[in-house]
Amino acid sequence: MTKIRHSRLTCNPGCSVEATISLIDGKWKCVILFHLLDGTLRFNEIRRQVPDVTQRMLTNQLREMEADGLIVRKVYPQVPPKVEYSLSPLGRSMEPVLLALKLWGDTNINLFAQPNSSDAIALQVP
Amino acid sequence: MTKIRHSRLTCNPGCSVEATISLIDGKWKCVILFHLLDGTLRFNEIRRQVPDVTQRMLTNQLREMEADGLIVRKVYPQVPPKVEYSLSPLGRSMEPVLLALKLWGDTNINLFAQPNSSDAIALQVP
DNA sequence: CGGCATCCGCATCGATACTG
DNA sequence: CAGTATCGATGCGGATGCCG
Repeated sequence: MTKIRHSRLTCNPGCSVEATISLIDGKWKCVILFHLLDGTLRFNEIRRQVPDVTQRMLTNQLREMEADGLIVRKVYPQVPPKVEYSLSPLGRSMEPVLLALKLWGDTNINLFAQPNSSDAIALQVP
Repeated sequence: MTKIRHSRLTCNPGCSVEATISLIDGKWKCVILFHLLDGTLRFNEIRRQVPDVTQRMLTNQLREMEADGLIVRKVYPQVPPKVEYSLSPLGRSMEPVLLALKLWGDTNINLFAQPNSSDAIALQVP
């Protein structure tokens, strides 16, 4: 998604599907959400978990999901700064969706992976 | 996709999630897939079901999903042309994912819809 | 540490016109 | 009917630098 951002929710069936997608599209959101399923993370912790995301994009995605009510951003007024991100109840309610996505990916990813799929299937949990 | 397009499947957990998302992101794909759950559709039938999609975008999204193996494009060599789109077995296997997305949307969409949610919840099936 | 501000290239997408 | 082709504007997203 990349970019619907609550455009117009008055579309036809698939509307709610589209609305849901709009919340988790954006290249990194679902990955971030997935990591947050395991618990609260700090900014740079997320960066380490998602190596290919730039700082700017990570900030953007986090802010959007915060605005969408999916995650909670807690700032500790101290030096050096400390900011923790965690799932809101709404974000936590996305767990079935994320798991459905992961399940599908796990069972079908080998159809796309060209490497000699011996270890390509091994999905490590951090 | 918005744009991952099978970039690199060697990322961390959420990898398969990301890969799955990359197949159905792109503003219209999930909506199209959702409509195709009900059966085969012709090009302009899809256009009518998804009013806001431009011809160009519809073609692009359909071509990408065809390349991803999610849908089947059947051309009837006749005049005027007739092209039918339907779900491949792989696309059909996305049904649980799509339903999970719709279920979440149906139960949470009212949190975002600002209209006096009396009829906003009514989801019509074409 | 966890940002924000700026510059800027480049992909995306809409609009329009044309075709088999 | 179901596209392809081309143009042009929008804005995403990377790189860099600065800040509290």
